[in-house]
Amino acid sequence: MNKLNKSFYERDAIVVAKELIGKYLVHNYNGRKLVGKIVETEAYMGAKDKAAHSYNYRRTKRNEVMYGPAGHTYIYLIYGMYYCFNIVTNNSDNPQGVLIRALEPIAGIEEMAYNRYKQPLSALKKAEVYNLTSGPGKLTQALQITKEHYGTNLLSDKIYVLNSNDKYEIKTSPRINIDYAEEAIHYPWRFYIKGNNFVSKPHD
DNA sequence: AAAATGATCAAG
DNA sequence: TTGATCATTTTA
Repeated sequence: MNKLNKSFYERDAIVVAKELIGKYLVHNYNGRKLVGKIVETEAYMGAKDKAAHSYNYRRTKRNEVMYGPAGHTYIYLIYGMYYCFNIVTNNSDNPQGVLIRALEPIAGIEEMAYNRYKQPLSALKKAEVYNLTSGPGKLTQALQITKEHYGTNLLSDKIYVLNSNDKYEIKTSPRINIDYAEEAIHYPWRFYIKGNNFVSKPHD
């Protein structure tokens, strides 16, 4: 399978978020490939979206990368503890992003078990296996994605997304934990694979 | 239900 | 300079 190219990312975050479902996120880490299937995303639509960090063209050191070319990472620390991994979409005039909310572990699972639990995969309970990558803060910990990867080009060999033509039944819901976003609270811009065990919150 | 935990941001 | 916030997770 090939990497998604730049034009894939140069579209509205809603379209990219939906189409990223079922694709494969790869982190080349210490010579190993940590790979997860993207099973849950959220679109942040930029200037007109009160939930977005770039609402009203708000531009700070943190979100600066959203004002650059599409297909780069936007990573930030949340709640002082966890990193959120986003992909910049559209173009400089439309600072949008897609939050990757959950993955299904595909390769490097042994490494993920260590990164999350400091234990071998065989020592994990079933619930702990489902807990490896089933949330935005969990997946960055499992794949060892941190602030040092801020602004990484997804056309590089460090972090990228592989295409897939597999089809899934995609469900839609409001986005998670954006209570501050007023009318945008209810916009149906969260996408996930129906019935997948690694989705952060199956319901809604 | 509530703690953990600290960079970031806008106000002053 | 400071105080509130926060696209979360874990534990209880």
